[in-house]
Amino acid sequence: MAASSELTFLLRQLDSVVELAPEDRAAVLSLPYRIKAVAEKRDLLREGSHPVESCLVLEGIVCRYKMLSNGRRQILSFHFPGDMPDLQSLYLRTMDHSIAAITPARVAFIPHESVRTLIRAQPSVADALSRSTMIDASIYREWIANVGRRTALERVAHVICECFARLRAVGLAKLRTFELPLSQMELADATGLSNVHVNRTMRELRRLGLVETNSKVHGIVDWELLQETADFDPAYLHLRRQAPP
Amino acid sequence: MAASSELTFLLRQLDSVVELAPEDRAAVLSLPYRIKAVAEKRDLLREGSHPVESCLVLEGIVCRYKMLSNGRRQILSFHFPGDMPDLQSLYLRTMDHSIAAITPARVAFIPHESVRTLIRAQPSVADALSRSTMIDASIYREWIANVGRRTALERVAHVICECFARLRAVGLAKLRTFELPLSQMELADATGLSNVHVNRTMRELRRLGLVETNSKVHGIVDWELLQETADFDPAYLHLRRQAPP
DNA sequence: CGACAATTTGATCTGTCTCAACTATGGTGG
DNA sequence: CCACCATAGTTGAGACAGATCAAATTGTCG
Repeated sequence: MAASSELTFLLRQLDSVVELAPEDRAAVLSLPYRIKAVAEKRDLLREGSHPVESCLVLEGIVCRYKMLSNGRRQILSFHFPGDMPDLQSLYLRTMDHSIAAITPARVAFIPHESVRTLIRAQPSVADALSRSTMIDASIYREWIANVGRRTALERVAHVICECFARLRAVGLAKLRTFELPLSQMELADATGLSNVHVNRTMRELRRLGLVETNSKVHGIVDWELLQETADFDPAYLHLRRQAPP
Repeated sequence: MAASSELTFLLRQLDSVVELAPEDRAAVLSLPYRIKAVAEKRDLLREGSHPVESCLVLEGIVCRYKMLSNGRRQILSFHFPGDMPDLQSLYLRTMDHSIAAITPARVAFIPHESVRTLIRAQPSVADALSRSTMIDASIYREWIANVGRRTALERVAHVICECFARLRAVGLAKLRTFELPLSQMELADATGLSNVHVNRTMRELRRLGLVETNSKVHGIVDWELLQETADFDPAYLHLRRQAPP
């Protein structure tokens, strides 16, 4: 394992959330971890399990999801490099949902004990992680509203807006084009729609001249109008710097 | 203001989440606070504001909600006596949603600074609050799945199951009957349905012999069957003691 | 008792789902 | 390098869960 430069991803994420002092950064970088490569569609963590490590996404896209009794799936959130999608496992013993890699991914696992020690030693890192957790919760709230009260067009557009804004905030999206390798099935599970209807909705978004998308890569054609049709207001992301196009 | 016996509500809630030592309990009870009575349907906290206190529900039912651009409302969560519905404001400066009283309510406001001091002094109280926050997030996840992938009957039944289980966990529900003064409009805004359809769904739940409900009071007739039709598994509530009827 | 809000019921409409087929697309092994 | 296969995307037709609109009924509280 090389120098923990891998964890700079985490720093980049925390940076988009709070200002860190040099000694805090050093403390974060000295966390022990092990790296795991995860294949597409493979579970990282399964509902019902009792993790003893927290994971940090280094590469790829990861999602949380739940399976319901009727065999349906609901995606609960997307996670990009720098995100720690299971900070909760520090406090809740058993996973109430699963985490899976959407694309091939690389993930760092950090022992809970090390995170706990870090939190005790560096209050501002603790604050950053707490803030990060609170932002997660804020995103959940927005998703409840998205899935509960918005039309198909708004829902899909909203998810695209959110991903774009979040990726830009950590420097992973270009000005107007960004790679977002989500299949229509995944978009459907995230928005509570059927894959067929997502297909038609994407078609409509293209027809309206809001996005250009050839399967893997999404291009934002008209960011202003896209936000408007999505009813998207980035305030709920609580970013330190906004992401104007 | 009498001895801070008001805050015992908070203790009861934390107790359902984690074990507290006597000195922790004492520290919680010595928090300063001010009491406010809130009328039915009045906002406690408005989206866009910058609170400097956290609030604790003492009496009544409180909800978080968002208004969308199309004038629709989505309720994001319900809160009962003992809940602190805005711990996040400790870390996120501006409210991304509003909080309102559903019934007439009494609420204690505790200065952020006092909570921060308490958190620094009593690590296990900090843990309890973190755990509480994580449980909130878990409930959000369940709601995303509820609204995204369940039928009207399942959604409404699920909300009833959750309220019952949570109220029982803090000793506010009897064995099979509990008071849950939610209007059908509110149930609709929580489930992403129309009020008319909620009405028909409640009717169906009664017809199926699952609940008895005369507006304000809901009685659980067949808890097992209700859970089953709701696809309800209380695991996501992460309670220390489960609530069998 | 009167008035306003919440619930109930009916009739109709529509957004989204389901089912089913067909067409890219990309990866694999011969 | 191509044939093949699996997976994802596309399109059409029909069905249905739930929305909308409108009116009647039942609380509920001053």
